[in-house]
Amino acid sequence: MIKIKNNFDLNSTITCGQIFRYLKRDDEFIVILKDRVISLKEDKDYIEIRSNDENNLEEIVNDYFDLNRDYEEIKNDIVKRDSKMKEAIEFSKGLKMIHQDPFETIISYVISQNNRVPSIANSLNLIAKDHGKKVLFEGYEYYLFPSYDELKNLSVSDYRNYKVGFRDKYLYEIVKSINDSKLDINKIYDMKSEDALDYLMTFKGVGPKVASCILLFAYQKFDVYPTDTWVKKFMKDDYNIEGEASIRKYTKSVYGKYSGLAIQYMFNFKRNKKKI
DNA sequence: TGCCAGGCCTTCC
DNA sequence: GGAAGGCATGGC
Repeated sequence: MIKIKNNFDLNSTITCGQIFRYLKRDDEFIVILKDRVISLKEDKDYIEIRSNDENNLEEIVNDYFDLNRDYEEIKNDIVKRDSKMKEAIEFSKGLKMIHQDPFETIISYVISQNNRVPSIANSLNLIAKDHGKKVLFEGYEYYLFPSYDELKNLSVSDYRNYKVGFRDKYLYEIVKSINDSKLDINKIYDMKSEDALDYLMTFKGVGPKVASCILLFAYQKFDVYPTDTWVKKFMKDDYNIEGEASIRKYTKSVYGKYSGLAIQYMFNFKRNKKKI
């Protein structure tokens, strides 16, 4: 067990729609990372973290929850560029950008298109249960998300059985492309965002929104613009800006290198404000 | 029942 | 290069 300082908002970071494979059990969150399962529990001043594998746990947690980054600088920068963002950023105080595994992120966000969060999570869990490694942790069974190698023998109809609907052929092709080295997911780390977007979008089932989410959540490229239905609503209601092109132009010129984060704050604010 | 979901593809013009 | 329609599935 390790303790880290309670300097981020555990609940909103985990539940704001960045990740799909987590669960809440009593007062603890269970999150399934690439190679282990971790439990996080909030205390007064600390977050207690346990795992089935505690090797390098602190380092892994710092990386996953992006705890070494200076978010104050980012938030100040965004507010300086657009004072209207103040309320959204205040609301999202303590929100971190989770640093996810690229392969799982690609699969997750291809499934996410025109879909709902519970359904996305269901499909990912079905895939993991059949093909991922089983982990026993404190009396419960969990399944890690499989690697692309572990999915290489799946057919299109196998994916259909995991309730992904019309996205079955996209997943099949993408997994095949990675296994055939046509899609090099490691190369993307070193690419500029614009080039990485073009590269990802050459694969069917990956459009601007999905590609942006992949770059934002797996590759920590924060200068992307995942304009979805919520952001469109936000821009229309508060800025009177409509249309994908106009929104992109606005976010690019105003928010600059942190536009992806600005959008994430907008999204969190717009989507969750009504729940309070 | 009918509508829609953190879109994207295809088929038109 | 842009608009319109279709798309599996499940929840309300």
